[in-house]
Amino acid sequence: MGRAPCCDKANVKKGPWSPEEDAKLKAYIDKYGTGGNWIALPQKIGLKRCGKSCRLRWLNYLRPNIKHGGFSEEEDNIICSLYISIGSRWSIIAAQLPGRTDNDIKNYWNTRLKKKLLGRRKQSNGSARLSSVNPDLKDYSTGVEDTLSSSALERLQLHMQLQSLQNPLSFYNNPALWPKLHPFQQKMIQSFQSLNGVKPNPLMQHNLTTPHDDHDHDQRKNNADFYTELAPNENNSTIGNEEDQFAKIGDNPKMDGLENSANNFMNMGNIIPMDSSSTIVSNADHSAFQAELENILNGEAVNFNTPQGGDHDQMADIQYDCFKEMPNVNKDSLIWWSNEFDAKSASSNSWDDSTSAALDQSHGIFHDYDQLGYNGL
DNA sequence: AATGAGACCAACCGCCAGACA
DNA sequence: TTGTCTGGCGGTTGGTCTCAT
Repeated sequence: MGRAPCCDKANVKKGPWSPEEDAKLKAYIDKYGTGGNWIALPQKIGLKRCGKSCRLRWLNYLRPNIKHGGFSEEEDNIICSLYISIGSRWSIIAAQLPGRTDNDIKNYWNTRLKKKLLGRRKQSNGSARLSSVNPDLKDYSTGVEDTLSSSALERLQLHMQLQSLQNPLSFYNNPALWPKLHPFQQKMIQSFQSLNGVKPNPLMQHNLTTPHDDHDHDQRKNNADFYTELAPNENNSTIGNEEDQFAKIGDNPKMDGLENSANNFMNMGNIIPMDSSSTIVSNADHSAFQAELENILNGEAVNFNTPQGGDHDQMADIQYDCFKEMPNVNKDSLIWWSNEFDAKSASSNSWDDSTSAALDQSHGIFHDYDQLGYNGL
């Protein structure tokens, strides 16, 4: 049994707001405020509108200091960086852009910015698919990913793509500046690249060791629930000391993980090319990768998932391979974890530490960007 | 000038979390 | 503890506009 509707749908007006309705709503809220109850508000002022509709109208158009259109390059940068970091959490992104609404930013991203980033529009005859790039993947080219967040993958791929296209002076081409990634993160990306027929990213050659400085130690402690998340059905007594397990697994294990990966990538780079005409695609592999990226951004997500059954479960094996070194992790728990991560990722709207960290990192990006003397994308 | 495709964007829908009884 | 209600959110829809043919 579904829940009761928030209003009598038969007696509410839908569609565009008239100037009279706007005036009524604005005048009332200016005078009395919302009264903390949007549902009751339309009756009070004699509007035949749903309370949620009134709220939306006020928040998106009528409240003071709302800006529409005319996004600046700086705003573009912030949106891009935050999208890469935290995904489609438009309200959080909007909070960083005074006067902008989540709806505006969402529309702007979907209709313009995404295309601007890629610098070209989807060709009518379709781009090269993953399966054509790498025939081994033809069995995985249907459906939508279940076990890995498409949003996280999209952001990872987007960032990798952007990094690959950027200026040689960037962090990306300076291994000394690269942050350390969790071995899983590196291996996952390696697997993805190899399946795409993409040359190993220089990043993947980077340090595979596990750092153990104080910060990492603290982080392991803060993430103390991660291990049981990895193997939720395991008897804890078989898991052993969490600290030891974390030491084996490595750092930044909490997944958040792909979010962390995206944040790491954020840290690595500092320039987001907004116009592909100013970028150079250095080899065919990148072209293929870019084509696949474009497919993903166009909603034709490559299946990066665990196909149902069969020994041809190549991708799942590769994914599982990433976890082999972790004790008490089996395929079932991996799949469980992936779904859990997705669920958490999807439902988390809070302004949490990871979000703040992402923001800090995005600021770092702009700082680096400025330091390198780039102005304008 | 007509028309069809694509772009844009305001608004709606349904889900979820938190507050509260 | 459970159920209900509301606010808030992201995804999606559909109307309108623009542009190419």
